[in-house]
Amino acid sequence: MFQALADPTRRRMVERLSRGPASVSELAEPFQMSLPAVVQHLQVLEQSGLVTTEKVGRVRTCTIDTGALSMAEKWINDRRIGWERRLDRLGAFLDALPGSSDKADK
Amino acid sequence: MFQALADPTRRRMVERLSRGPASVSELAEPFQMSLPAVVQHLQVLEQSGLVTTEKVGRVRTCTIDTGALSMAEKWINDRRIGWERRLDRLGAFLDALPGSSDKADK
DNA sequence: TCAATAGATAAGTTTCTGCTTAAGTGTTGT
DNA sequence: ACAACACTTAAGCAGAAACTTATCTATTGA
Repeated sequence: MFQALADPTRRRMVERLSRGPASVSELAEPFQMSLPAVVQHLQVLEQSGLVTTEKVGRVRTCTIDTGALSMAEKWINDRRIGWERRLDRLGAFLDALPGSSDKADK
Repeated sequence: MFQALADPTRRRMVERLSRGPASVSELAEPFQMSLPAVVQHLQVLEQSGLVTTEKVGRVRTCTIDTGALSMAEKWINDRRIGWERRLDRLGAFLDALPGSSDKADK
């Protein structure tokens, strides 16, 4: 999933899709690369769960799956919060120390 | 930055560091790979801004930089919110349609 | 001073990525 | 029916990534 977001091209695709669904060729249009290349990126996004696609007739329509986005967001948030809680505990611990006796911080 | 988080080994390192700073060998300990490999991962994390290191004496201590984490979190959040706002607008639009005349939904 | 420690640097290997071109397959408008 | 369209599939290739081993350089404690 982070793997899928690692590539700049795929990130631009996600940005595009966050503004609304698109067909494969619409997705490909802003890029200079060949269509198969775009489709390969699309497959990565699909396997990662970030994007859902549905083919009707001869056109495949791509849609963002925000659930997958939320997961990545949560992972990052958990690490960040974990760290910040640690800092808080550390601060509290230092405050409780009798060492350098200032009653509060300045 | 997403590039840096793309690798599972590096993600585990970030998890470890979210629970507190560590030296290079402490970081390397849970892994089976060679130390140079770990150092290489560490360099990637450092260049991405996710991790800060400082060497004192002969031991290098590694710390998470939550600022970088926040940036990634924001990027994801922006896409997700963008998409959800779109859905809201769409819903409002459909509600305003005179087409199938039910006054509210249900 | 000297040996163990903690890590840095270099070079080489293998595997994975991101792309390309070339040649299909199923749809659709005329 | 048939040509244009919207992708698919397959094969191949160059460069990047993720390791490895081997060698080197500073600290540090005895």
